[in-house]
Order: sequence, then structure tokens, then C-alpha cells
Amino acid sequence: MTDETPKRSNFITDIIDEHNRIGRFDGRVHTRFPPEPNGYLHIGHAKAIVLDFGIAQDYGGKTNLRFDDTNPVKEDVEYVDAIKADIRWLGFDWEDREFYASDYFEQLYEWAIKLIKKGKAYVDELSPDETREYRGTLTQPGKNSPWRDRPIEESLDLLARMRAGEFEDGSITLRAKIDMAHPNPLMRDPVMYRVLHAEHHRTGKAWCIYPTYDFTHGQSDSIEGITHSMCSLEFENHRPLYDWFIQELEIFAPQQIEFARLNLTHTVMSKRKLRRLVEAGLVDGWDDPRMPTLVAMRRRGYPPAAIRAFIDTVGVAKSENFIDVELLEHIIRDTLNETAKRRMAILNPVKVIIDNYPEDKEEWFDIPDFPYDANSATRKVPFSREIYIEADDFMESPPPKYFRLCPEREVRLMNAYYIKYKDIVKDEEGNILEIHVTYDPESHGGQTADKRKVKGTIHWVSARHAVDAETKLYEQMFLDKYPEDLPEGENFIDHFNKDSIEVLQAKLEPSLAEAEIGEVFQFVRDGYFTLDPLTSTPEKPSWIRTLSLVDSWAKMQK
RNA sequence: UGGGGUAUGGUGCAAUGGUAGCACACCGGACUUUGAAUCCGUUGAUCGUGGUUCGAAUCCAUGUACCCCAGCCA
Repeated sequence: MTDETPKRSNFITDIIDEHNRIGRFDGRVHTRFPPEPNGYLHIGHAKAIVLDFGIAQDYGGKTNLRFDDTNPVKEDVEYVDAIKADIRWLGFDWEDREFYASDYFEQLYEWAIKLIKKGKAYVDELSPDETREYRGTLTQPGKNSPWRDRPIEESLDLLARMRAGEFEDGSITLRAKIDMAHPNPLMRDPVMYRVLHAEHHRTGKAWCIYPTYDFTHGQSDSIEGITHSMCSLEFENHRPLYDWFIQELEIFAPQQIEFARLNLTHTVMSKRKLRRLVEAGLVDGWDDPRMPTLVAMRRRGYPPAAIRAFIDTVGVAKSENFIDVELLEHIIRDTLNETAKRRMAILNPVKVIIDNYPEDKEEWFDIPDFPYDANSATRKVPFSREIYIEADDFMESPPPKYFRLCPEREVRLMNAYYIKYKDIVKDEEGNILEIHVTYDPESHGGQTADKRKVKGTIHWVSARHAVDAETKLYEQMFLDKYPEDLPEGENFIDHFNKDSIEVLQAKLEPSLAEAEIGEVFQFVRDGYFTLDPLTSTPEKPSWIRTLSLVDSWAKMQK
């Protein structure tokens, strides 16, 4: 990937620098991104991805993609394909290092036997409920299972029979023998294997016992020679356990480093909650443009480079954080401002008739894609007697400082002519049918020889040439800044912003008929737009507003 | 009443014993053929209390607040 950002520097790179200084990993930096294929990736995962891949890149190291697929009942290939597509879209490459924890099932099984033989693991016949009771509480120690000291040979035999399918789900487990009184409950003889008669998306029916995440993750890192294993804060409590397994197994020891995950205002980030929005039908799916998922952001026209830049600017630390979604939007706009060609489109059209412009005349202006770039390419835009302008760009009795079309003001039609209000035609209810104006033929191109000042510039589309298209405008899914932090008894799902989508029938300049999927344009004075890759067709174009422009006029009105 | 973490402007991140800085947001102003962008400027912070030191966000003591852990989820 292009080197667009300076080398990252944060508490993680401090640790790596220290390792390099003392020679702990011989200068190697090898990371991994370890998703569970049980859902779609969201912007929070993007933080992990950018950190895992980005830091390795900065140090000339490598990053593995490893699916942590130890729970067959929740996982599916559908998700592995989607996850791979998202990571590629973000701009990262794991080359040939695509791994699965399930690749290590046989090795893990051998290691389980090794621990039994060392007297460090035993087969336990406590039920799930009993296991919980025996574990104790946060403040009280647990007590030993009656099976804890059974003979090694017996455990070995039982484990083999577990694998052979002799036991029901939940009836028996393999547990590590650590310390039932340990202050960290994760160290109180954690389960290593459970019986699960379920088909796995990769290993099929080969197994009916599956290792737990805790008995898998650290060893998977070890097998792959991972040096720095980044994960989120809640796994800090697990680190002593991973280290215990690694030490007892006498295998390569990676360094786990925990960081605070990303939270965004005005949205929810947990897979469970996102799934609820989908299942409740409040959004169209995981790729609904309002969702914080990467599929949604891609569909919406967010550039992956902007997402990377966003992650770099929010930084990384160990304190819980909530990023204002405005920062994300700022960086998206910042990127798009550089790359999006300018076009004219009218979302809420009102017709304007230029009385002194000949009825049969039409002109084609060459208008630059990037008006501030002297070398910009141009496109042809037709002009004629009848045009559309935004309904907001005309007011009969405007407030002070209203610079758009109104009875007492001359305004500029962008790149075309100056016009002046003449009169107005309304229907019986008072709705504006058409606005009549006159134009100044001397103002061709939007300026005059006398250099007179025209404060307002509005955009327009020739009525005769306009292309019809649906446009979809989105707002935040939640008006609440922290939709997960609600008063007692309230449910986040009831706070969903039902007005977060608005569909309009717009009039576009004709060049937009040639737009391609994936291209993002700036519809001048409104926002950034892209064709909906899922629903748009040449016959029925459908545009998504990626993001509106900052509207300081609207802000002033408040 | 266990253990593990974290506290710096509204938000996020820096400053690693020596002038508390950057970004977003906010508020002013300039410019403008996008009320965008750009440019300039103004507010505003070290969780509390003691201590060490010429000097503390940083070191020590103590207190407080918040987060995580009692799945055979990850």
C-alpha cells in the first residue's frame, strides 16, 4: 500500500521498539488479524486491521489473516468471504498467509494430551451448572471438582472417548488444572475442550469436541510465530492464562498487547445489536448505508484511504474512548474534496423560466470538473430557457443575509448567467409552480465586463436535458449521542431514528448519465454522491448521498 | 469485601522530571462563480489530597471515579 502516513508512534510501537532494543524477537515483527467468521466487519475492526497490518508494515514485518473458528455453531463461510473482501477493500494484503485456528485442531489435541500427562489437565464430569457453582464468585474462591485428581490414565482414556463421540454435548469437559482459588476467575481450571456435535464450516464432521478460544488463541499465535499479538482490552484478563499454556507446553511465546477498541457516537457497534437492527427490519441489511459496517461504508462511497486516515488520526491507547462521528465525516469529506468531480444536480426542483431567453435556443457550456484547478478536465453542460433550481434557493420574503434568488437580488447561475426575479406563478394552494426571471446576456459564463458584485451563486439544471434519478439521503441511525447508554428500562432499538432515510426524485445534469459504479461526485452545494452499487440500473439510476457538505447557512438559521 | 485496567480542554491523542501541544468540535474574522474548501484568530485541560524536587501531567503515598472478569462465546 502507498505510504501516505508517517510511521505510527504510540504505546504499542514503544513496546516494539523496546523489544527490538533488547533483541527479544531478533527484530522480527509479525502480527495477525484474528476475526471470528460470525458476522460482518465494522469500523471498530478497521482499527484492529489498520493497527495489525499498518504497524507490521512500518517495521517491515508481516501480518497473517487467521480466522478464529473454534465455535462451529456460530460460524459460516459466508462470513469468511465477506471478511476477506473487506480487508482487501481496506487496502491490506495477507499474501499467502491465510490461516484458520481449525487448521491446528490436531496439534491442539496433542497438546491437550501432553498437559494431561504432565498432570496439568483433567477430564471433568461436572455439568455446566455445577461447573458454575464450583467456580466461586468474584470475591469468593471456587472449590475443586471431585474429578480433579482422577488418574492421568483415566483422563487420557476419557478424552479419547470424548473425541470418539461417546458423550453428549455439555456432559463432560477437559479442564486445565491451575488453581480454583485464583483471584482471576479465568485461572480457575478453565475449560479446554467441550463436546459439540456440530458440523464445522471447514473440518466438517471430523470433530465432535472443540477447543475453547482460550485454549486456542495463544497457541495459534505461537504456531504462527506471531511476535506481537494485539487485541482489545477485555482480553487483558486472559493473558496470564495464555502465558500459562505457552509455558506449560514449552512453545514459542508471543507478546500480547491490549488496546482500547473504537467507539463511535450516534451508532452501535456490537455485532449483536447490529444484527438486531437487521432482523427488526429497521435497516435493509448489514450493508445498509447507515450501518457502521465496512460493507456499508464501501456501498456508501467512503474511500478506504479515508478510513485508514481516520484510524491514524484517532490514535490508539488503553483508555475507553468515544470518537465523535463528526471526525470520521470530516476526514471522509477531506478526502472526497480532493477526488470528487463536481456536478450539478437538483434534489428538490422548482422550475425557473428565463423570459428573455429565446425559446428554441440552447447553449453548451464547458464546465471544469475541478473549478480551482486550472488544468482541470471539463464536461459539457446544456443551458436553456427553462431550468430547475433548488427550492431552497428561492424565497419570496427572505430573512436578512439571504444571498440566493429573491425579489430584490440579482444572483448568478453558476458558470452561466446573472438572473433577476420578475414574478411568480402559484397554484391555488400557494405552491410555487414557476418562477419567472430575466437574464443579462452580457454575463455569459457568470461574470460581466463591469465586474459588478453578485453575492449569491446558485446551481441549476436545464429542464429539457435533465436526467431523472432517485437520490437517497441518510442521517444518523440514532439521534442520541450514546445510544447504548440509556436510562433504566429503555431499549436502544426504540431509539432508532425512523427519519434517517429520505428518498427524493432529483434532476441531474446529463453527464451524470455516464457515471460509473464506484465513482463519487460532488453535487455542488449539496454533498458527495455515488451510484448505489446494489440497486442502481442504467434505466433507473439510484444515488446515495455519501455525505452532505458542511452547511453553515443551515447552522446560522438555528 | 477479589483480581486486572484507565483517568490531560466538549471529544480523541501527544508531551517519557524542564514553556502542557495537535486534530475534530465550538466561537469570531478574511476570502469565495460551491453559505463548501482555504486562510487567520479566540475560548478551553493535567481526577482529589498530601509529599519528594530548584522544577511534577510525569516520581512516591493516599483517596475517588469509570471499564473488564463469575460462557462448555470470542
